[in-house]
Amino acid sequence: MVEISSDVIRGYNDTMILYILRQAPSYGYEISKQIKQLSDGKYIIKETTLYSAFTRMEKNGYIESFTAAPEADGSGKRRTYYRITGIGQQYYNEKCEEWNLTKEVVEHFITADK
Amino acid sequence: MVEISSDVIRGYNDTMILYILRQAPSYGYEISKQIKQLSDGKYIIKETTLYSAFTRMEKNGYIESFTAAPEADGSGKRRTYYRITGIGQQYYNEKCEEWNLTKEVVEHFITADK
DNA sequence: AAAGATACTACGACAGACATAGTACGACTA
DNA sequence: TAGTCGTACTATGTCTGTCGTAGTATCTTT
Repeated sequence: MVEISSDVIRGYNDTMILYILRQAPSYGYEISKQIKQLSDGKYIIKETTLYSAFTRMEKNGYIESFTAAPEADGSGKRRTYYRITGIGQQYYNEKCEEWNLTKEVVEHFITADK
Repeated sequence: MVEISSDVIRGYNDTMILYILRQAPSYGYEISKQIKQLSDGKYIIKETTLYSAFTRMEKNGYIESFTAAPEADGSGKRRTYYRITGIGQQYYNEKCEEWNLTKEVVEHFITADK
């Protein structure tokens, strides 16, 4: 069974997370479920990868965190939510460009036939 | 200026090298020139990356080395050539499949528009 | 003779992914 | 009400491929 290359993913986990945060602020568990869903179950991000990405990206100014209760009435345990910043948006755009270039290059070395 | 993601390339340098060795045995310097050429000058593999890939892949049984003189008459300094093995061929095929899957997944998170 | 291209080797640093483990709370279930 | 499951994290350390830096040595061209 073929698996996702974690070497390719390396560096694109951030991009995936930002893609989701572009739509709305979210938090760890939900983001991981969305990544799974958007990839048709083909990619499941590891918890440690996810949370270390949060730390890194917040330090880099790509995202901002805030805590909030899950329900509108303020009930339930407060979670850490993240929202994308302007710098994060810009970084996301650059990563998309980078991806397109990288893909183009790599594909010169990939044969379709078996 | 957008640059190739060395995080994506991580793990696909081997694939690129194997792609070239599938055609004919070759050696470091020539392979690096071919990678540059095949990628339209967009990707230049670092020397250390290249040579450490050789070591790793030989250890994994993907390639075999032999030394030979550059000229048919035996003149010139002997170089280390590499040829792809059956296992290496198989590994290459798997990497191609993996690439296609990974690409598919990543592209769900990439937006074409700016 | 000097410079530049070729053909490497050695060593160490770095960073992202990941394994492992543990904490804590809420909801549902027996 | 005790136990289990799902949720929501944090901490710590290991691994691996890439890459920076540096050095050696031969060959070719000017």
